[in-house]
Amino acid sequence: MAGGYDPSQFPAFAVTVDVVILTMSGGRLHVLLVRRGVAPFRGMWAIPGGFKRPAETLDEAAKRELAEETGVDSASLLKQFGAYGDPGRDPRMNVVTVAYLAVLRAVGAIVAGTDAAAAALVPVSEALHEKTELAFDHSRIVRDAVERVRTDLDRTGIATAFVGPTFTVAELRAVYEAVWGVRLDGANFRRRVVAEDGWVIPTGRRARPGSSGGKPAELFRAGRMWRHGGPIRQPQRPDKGNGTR
Amino acid sequence: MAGGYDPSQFPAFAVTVDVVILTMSGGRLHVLLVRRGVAPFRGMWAIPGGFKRPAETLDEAAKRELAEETGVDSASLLKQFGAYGDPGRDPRMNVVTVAYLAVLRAVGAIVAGTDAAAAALVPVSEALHEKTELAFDHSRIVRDAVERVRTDLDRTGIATAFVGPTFTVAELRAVYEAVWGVRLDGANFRRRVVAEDGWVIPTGRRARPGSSGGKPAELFRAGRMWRHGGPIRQPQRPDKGNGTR
DNA sequence: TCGTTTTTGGTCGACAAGACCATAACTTCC
DNA sequence: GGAAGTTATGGTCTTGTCGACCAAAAACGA
Repeated sequence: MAGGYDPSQFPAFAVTVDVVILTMSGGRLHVLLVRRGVAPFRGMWAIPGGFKRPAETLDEAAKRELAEETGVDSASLLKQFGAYGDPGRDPRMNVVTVAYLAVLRAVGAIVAGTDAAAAALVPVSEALHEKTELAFDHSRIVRDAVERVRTDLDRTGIATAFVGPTFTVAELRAVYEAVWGVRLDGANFRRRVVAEDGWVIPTGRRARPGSSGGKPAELFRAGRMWRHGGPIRQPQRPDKGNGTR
Repeated sequence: MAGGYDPSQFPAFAVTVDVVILTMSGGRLHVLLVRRGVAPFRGMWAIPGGFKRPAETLDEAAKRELAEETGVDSASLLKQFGAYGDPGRDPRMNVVTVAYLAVLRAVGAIVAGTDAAAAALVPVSEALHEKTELAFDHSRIVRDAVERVRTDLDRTGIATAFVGPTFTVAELRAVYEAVWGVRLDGANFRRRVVAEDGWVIPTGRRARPGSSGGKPAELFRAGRMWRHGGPIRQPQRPDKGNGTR
């Protein structure tokens, strides 16, 4: 950017914004995919996105795309996590895309957007499976998004974005267990979250037990502490070389 | 990206790559700035960067710019950390820039690049000071880069990029102290790093003491453990929002 | 009523982290 | 050449965290 330049002298790019929408369903992490209705990659699954407009910021473009595709209007849970510009990633022209991550509580009714032929929530394990091929380099983008959520879980309050405005401790624990792929002790988890004030605030109400019975769980709402990080740390950092005790 | 499109139908952007080059000097964190030789923002300090070419990836563009500006050819320590595309960030045209972070051991001879009038290592505390104004939105970009280094320090092995191929424990500790703005106990730090095998490997040699004397420190080289994270965890921040003083 | 399931609370031991002290090895200064 | 100063390095102790495991409580279905 230090050199003098003339707009017509430098290569033109199209800039798009793609959004990876993650949500929890049935104790598993899901990603929202749309089936492309037009070429290129027509008929293939892809993540929603669209072109950035000159008059809007990247964040605004992501927010607009999220609203257009899902009807959700919550900018707070949108986070930029990467830019992708490999040559040939779009067969028609030079396209650089900026990828955003959105974590939603519950995508009730998935409606296919104007451009998409269909939309569906797919478990990330399937979306990232070998045999599932996504349009463009979207497999890589989704993979990066999931990795980002994993690390953000203990650095930010992103966990509360997966659950509703009120939730049980077990619901919150399920988020950690699904994203990290671990099993956490229910008693220790509850102690950590409830012990210190500010993480969860009791509402006084209780949730209805599931079909299998059990004691109704207490309902909480998120406290202000989540702004400064999460209460749970990711267990067991990779201990290779575990030679001596 | 789901809609059909025609290249001529969508707004064209210029895509640039900017590199925040950080290094340690005199126990303080420094950033490499260049003085712009052309409009816009002529005469102001900025971070080095340039236009992405259609035939190269973003990473390759960053690597090329780094080499052009500093003569350093080490792609491993380049990391993308954000994209910036606010309207009007470049007064002449629509420009989206992808920002990279480079951590160098010691920028020996800073040579002004072809496009830059001058280049200098500036302490980040000065570069981010109120009265220092950088070109474009580079103040924000540098701020984000420093924040990224802070969090990466305990998550990746980026600390070893600040020091040379061989280093003393005190040098390594100085990196953590400068970036986090804290003081760490020398004995505890050493124990943590040396105790478990894989972090540092003794070379058998010893460093020359500084001008103020003292026992010569043992020289180490980085072990393989750094690939999986850092040995030191960021201490609980007692006061939040502490700038880069 | 009992049995099951889930939540919720308690205890205990292992271990990490930091404060602090002590000693060793080398410098410069007088 | 010795004294004083500076830095590296090792030791110990205390504190708090974290997880494993146990146990009780509260609902529901039969």
